[in-house]
Amino acid sequence: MPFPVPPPSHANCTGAMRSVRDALDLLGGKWKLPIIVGLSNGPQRFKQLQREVAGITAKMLSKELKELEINGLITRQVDAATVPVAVTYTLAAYGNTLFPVIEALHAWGREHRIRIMHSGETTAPKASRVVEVVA
Amino acid sequence: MPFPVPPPSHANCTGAMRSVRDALDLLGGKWKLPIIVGLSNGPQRFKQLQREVAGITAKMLSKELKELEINGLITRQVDAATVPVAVTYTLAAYGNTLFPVIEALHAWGREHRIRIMHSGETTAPKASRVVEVVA
DNA sequence: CCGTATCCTCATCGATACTG
DNA sequence: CAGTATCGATGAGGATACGG
Repeated sequence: MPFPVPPPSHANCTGAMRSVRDALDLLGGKWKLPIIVGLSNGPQRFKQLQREVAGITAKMLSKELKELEINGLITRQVDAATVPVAVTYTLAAYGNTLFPVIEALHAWGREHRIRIMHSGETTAPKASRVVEVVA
Repeated sequence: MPFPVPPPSHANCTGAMRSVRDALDLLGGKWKLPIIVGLSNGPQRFKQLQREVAGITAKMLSKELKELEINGLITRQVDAATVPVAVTYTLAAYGNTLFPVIEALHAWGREHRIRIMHSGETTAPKASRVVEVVA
């Protein structure tokens, strides 16, 4: 039983895989990780964050922040006292529970890049788009 | 320094995040995981695999298998002796190195689902599309 | 059986302009 | 500053048909 598939019968892998898919969906996309990392350096205003996450548009930032907030990973505070209003985003404590996940992805990805680059030097399945080996 | 961001300066998060993005890209998409899980039950012929991974088209299966093979996660063997040819796909030993990653995603996703369902029962940010809470 | 070729739909993301 | 609205490009993924 190599992978987290509860019953010997492989019929309902769906159940076991839903959790993985959930996590993947939450971290997937182009901007979720950069935003989380950006906020891991401390609370940020909207515009600050946009500068930090280089290349993101206001539309995407707004949309992604909404999803992250709904999932409890970040917190949104509005200071209406100022003019114009100031909005601060903070990585919620719950956001730190992602650390092991990100660490696992990071560790594997790093090793994989090394492996792919080495196999490219020797002889291996031709890598047309292995994983975007840049340099 | 909460997350794997090497220098105190947050300027070049890109380097640290590339590995994560690589891993995410490799596991992302709709079919990668189901295929890997399917093959974790043992070697499979193309058609067998297509039946096991319910809903996938031949086109997608072919495409995904190619990517997985290029990245060394699976192996492709052709038995040209038979008519018609028989092709067998096997989860490579290297494929098992993904286990910790999948396990981390699985563990977090499971806890998150529980958390979201609970917060939905009490009072929390309205979840319009929290993470597709089905039931 | 093992795929590939074509065409199509739809979600994601970017660019730009605009409001409170 | 903190977003929203609108349009357009792009790519993932599906349906169907066909070839080796």
